[in-house]
Amino acid sequence: MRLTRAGEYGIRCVQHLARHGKGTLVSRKEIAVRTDVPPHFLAKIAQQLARAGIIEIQQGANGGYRLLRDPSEITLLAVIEAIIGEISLNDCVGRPESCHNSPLCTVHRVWNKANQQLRATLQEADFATLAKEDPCCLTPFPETAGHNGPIGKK
Amino acid sequence: MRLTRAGEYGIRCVQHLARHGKGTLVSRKEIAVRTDVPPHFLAKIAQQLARAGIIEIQQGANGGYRLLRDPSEITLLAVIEAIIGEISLNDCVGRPESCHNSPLCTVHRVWNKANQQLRATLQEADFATLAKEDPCCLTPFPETAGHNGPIGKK
DNA sequence: CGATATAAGACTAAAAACATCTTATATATC
DNA sequence: GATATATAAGATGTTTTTAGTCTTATATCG
Repeated sequence: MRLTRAGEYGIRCVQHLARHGKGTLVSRKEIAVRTDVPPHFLAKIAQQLARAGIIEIQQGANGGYRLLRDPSEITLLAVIEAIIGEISLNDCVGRPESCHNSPLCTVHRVWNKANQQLRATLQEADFATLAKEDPCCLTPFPETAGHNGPIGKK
Repeated sequence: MRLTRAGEYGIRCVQHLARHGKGTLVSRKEIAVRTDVPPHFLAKIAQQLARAGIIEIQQGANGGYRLLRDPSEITLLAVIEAIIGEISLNDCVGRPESCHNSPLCTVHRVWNKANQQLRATLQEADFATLAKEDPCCLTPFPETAGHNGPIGKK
């Protein structure tokens, strides 16, 4: 009952892009290095984010990823569900024979409530707010302070 | 991000015992058959429930399990966490270097909120209430209607 | 065109979940 | 007390999911 690594990586990726703002192209390599995600794994995650309409992928030399929406319009829920699918805490709790197709089952109802709450909480959190309030992730970037990071590299 | 089978089985087990009431001895076999749980798997789950003080195990011939507490005092949360450990939706979301030990991270805070909500919701649900409200799991038992079920068997 | 970057999905490895099996121990009944 | 029966406890095996890598293809810049 935990978020998968892929889900966490997706959040890191969008978080990083959000700091650059909507529309800014950031190389996969930079994101991978800065967020500590295996590059090839990031590629797969990025494809899912792209399919969900959250980012756009630019191929070719000097390619990379860019946010399609403003960080304020991207929620934690959207990012997570783009990657792991719709959150579902329980398949069906209760005896299959009696409850499998019955949303009337009380245990089932508790899970549904919990599930809705969880999704609501994650939907309330957008990346603009997350970045604004966050005291621990606001390290400045190389390009604002000169150019010596892994971006140019050569 | 789903409840494990073991967790679900634990709920079924307690649910079944709850219908018999606190203190009533029910054989593992009956529970396994009636809740559609593999007997050996149930044994393992029962041991965890016993360690958590929810049920008591009686060994030997005509042994079985019995509830130690009144169903009204047993919550979904207690049963689930007895089996899968304390619910933790995220280990730590955010970059490990910057946020791993920082509960200040906003993303982290969202997860903590979601986690608390989830646990609270599951804690509100006790098995007496669950059974009372439940229209789909209230089939009568053999021993109230005579004796022909798998209990005696011979 | 060639260098470089990502696309897409096949493939592998590791971990977790799920389930069973074996040996030991406890208890009721005879 | 011996025997049959039921669970204890954990070793073992299987399957599924997660995590990560690799390869071939494609797109873009210079």
